[in-house]
Formats: sequence, C-alpha cells, structure tokens
Amino acid sequence: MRLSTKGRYAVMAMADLAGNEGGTRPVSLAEIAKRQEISLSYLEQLFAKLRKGGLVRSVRGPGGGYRLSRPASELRIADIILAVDEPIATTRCKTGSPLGCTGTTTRCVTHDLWEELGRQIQVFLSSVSLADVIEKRVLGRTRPCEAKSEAREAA
Amino acid sequence: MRLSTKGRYAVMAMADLAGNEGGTRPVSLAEIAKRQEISLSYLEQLFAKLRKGGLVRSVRGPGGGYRLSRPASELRIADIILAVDEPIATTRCKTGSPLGCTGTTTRCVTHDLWEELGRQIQVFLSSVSLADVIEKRVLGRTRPCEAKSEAREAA
DNA sequence: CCCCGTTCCCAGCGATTAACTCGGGTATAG
DNA sequence: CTATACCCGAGTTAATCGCTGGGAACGGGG
Repeated sequence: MRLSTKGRYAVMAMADLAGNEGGTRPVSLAEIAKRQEISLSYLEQLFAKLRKGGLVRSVRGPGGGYRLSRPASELRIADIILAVDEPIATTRCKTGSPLGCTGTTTRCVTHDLWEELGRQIQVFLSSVSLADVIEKRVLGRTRPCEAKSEAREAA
Repeated sequence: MRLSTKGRYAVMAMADLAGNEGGTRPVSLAEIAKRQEISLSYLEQLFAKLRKGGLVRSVRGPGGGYRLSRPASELRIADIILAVDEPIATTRCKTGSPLGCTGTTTRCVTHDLWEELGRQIQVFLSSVSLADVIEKRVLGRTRPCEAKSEAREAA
C-alpha cells in the first residue's frame, strides 16, 4: 500500500463529500474544491478513479455531482487509497513472485519486514471507516494489550 | 515518518552490516554494495547520515569500513529510517503548529487520521530491532486481541 | 424541438522532487 | 609513497504531482 499526498487528497475529498451530503442533491466537485482548497482539475482526476473503483456514483448535467455509493460507515479508508494510488512494490523482488528471493544470500532479509509493515498499515486503514473520520473516532485505537514501555530513547 | 526507497536501502545495508560483522575487522561499503546491489556512491551518502545519527562508527584507511555502534538487538528499524529520511508533514496544516487547523471548517477532519497512522507505523518499526530482522523474527507480530473478522469484500 | 449553461470526462503538459551518479579530497596501513 | 577506503559537494536523470484545455452528456428555457 502506497502512502502519498494523492491518497490523502482523496480521503479529504471523500470526507468532505460524506460530511456535506444532504441526500437531496449530489455534491459538485466545485464545492469540494473550494472547501478543501484542491484544484478542480485534480479532483476530477481523483474522482475518475474513485468512480471506477465503485466508491462513488456520478450524476451529470446541471445540479449534478457525486454521491457516495454506500453509507459512509461502510466505506473504509483503505479502499479509498487503494482506488487512487497504484500499489507499489516495497521489495526489490521480481514483480509478482515473492518466491524469487528466498534462501539465496542476504538479498532479501528485509522482505518479511516490509511485507509485515504493509500488512499493519492495511489492517489499520481497513479498521477505519469514512464515518469514523468525520465523527473524529480515530484516536485511541492503539491496542492496549501490547502497551509495553517501548519508550527508550535513541539520542 | 516517511517511507521511501531511501529508507529501505538503509535498512537493507544495515541488515547486511549486522549480518556480516565478524567482530575482527570493519565491513567496507564496497562489500555491502556488491552483496546488496546498491551503488557505492549512494551507500556513502546513506552511511554519512547513519554516522551522524550515531548508528554506525567508521574506520578509515585500508582495511577500514563501518561497524555498528551498538549490538544489533539494540538498534531499532525506526531509528534507521529516521536517520536517513527527513520527516515529512502528513497534513496540510502549517508547519510546526498543529493547532492552526482545529475547529474552523471541514478543513482538517483527516488530521487525526494521519497522525494516528503515523503513530501506528512508528510503534511497529520501533518494536523491531535489527537483530529481529536478520533472525527473521518479524512475522506474526499482529496482536491477536484485535483479530476481529474485518474481511468483508469491497468488490 | 433547439439552444445553452452546468458538470462530468479525458488526454496531455510543465514544474517540483526524489533517486542516483560523478568528481574530487582526506586519513591511514603497509 | 602508494593503495585503500572513507568523506563531501554538486550535477543529472527519471518519476510523480498537480494543472491546463478541450470534449461529451445532461437538464432547463425558448
């Protein structure tokens, strides 16, 4: 899972859309662009991908705009980022086959590390829905069961 | 915390160093460059930062090279990445003061989200030492207490 | 039915940034 | 003295971000 500003913009825009959807009429990109201070053209680019990903539905013509395809509580942040940001290879192993780097030399000792990190990020972002974000129910999700005092200093 | 290829290369190189340190003589960058297939010049750039960060010690002259400044079990992955990759701002809020974006509009609803994500990554990478990586003790660190079935499909 | 504005839609472009290289310099062992 | 290996700064290439401009569908007024 890749983490870039593009994904962040997409989440911002989706949060704006979820927060301003009255149910009566769609929300135009122009509104979102003004509120979130993102260029309209860039938003269009992002929403094209979000539409292909099935996260939003578009309504054309005057009074048109975008709607969420599902309730905000069922849209996960991970889905949004996955829709706009192509996944990136976190290891140097050949594309597709993670088998090409096992057991030879010290080549890919870090393979498992990055894979596990990616999994951690995925789990976290999948556990947060769009509704959670606009309700500010994000903080305090650190699981207390691993709350060892890992707070030694590096200096 | 920023996640780029630079940080990954640094961790690869440090893992190589930790795995090939016999204790008798330092490890030269030329060796690491050959084993890890990273260009020598780029490695020098990385190790300059690692040295400034106090993670390695250098020995000049023939037979010289680098040593870990501490046992591999006391060097955390987070420290390595922090040493080579400048931290990046994950929100649009003005630099330094995260107070500039509270309560106005929908402006920074995502602020808490990115901050919490960064904290999650930090916690994970701080929980893994260089020794863990070369001993392959990385997988299976997902805390089982949050193992709800979050596996609904997005389609 | 026809015109017209709104809004989504799509392809390509410029500028910023990261990734990486190149050329030198300095300390040290033999 | 010389070869090895660290040290340092500037320069080059490639990718990505974010923007510009024109085209296509749709609703409303005449």
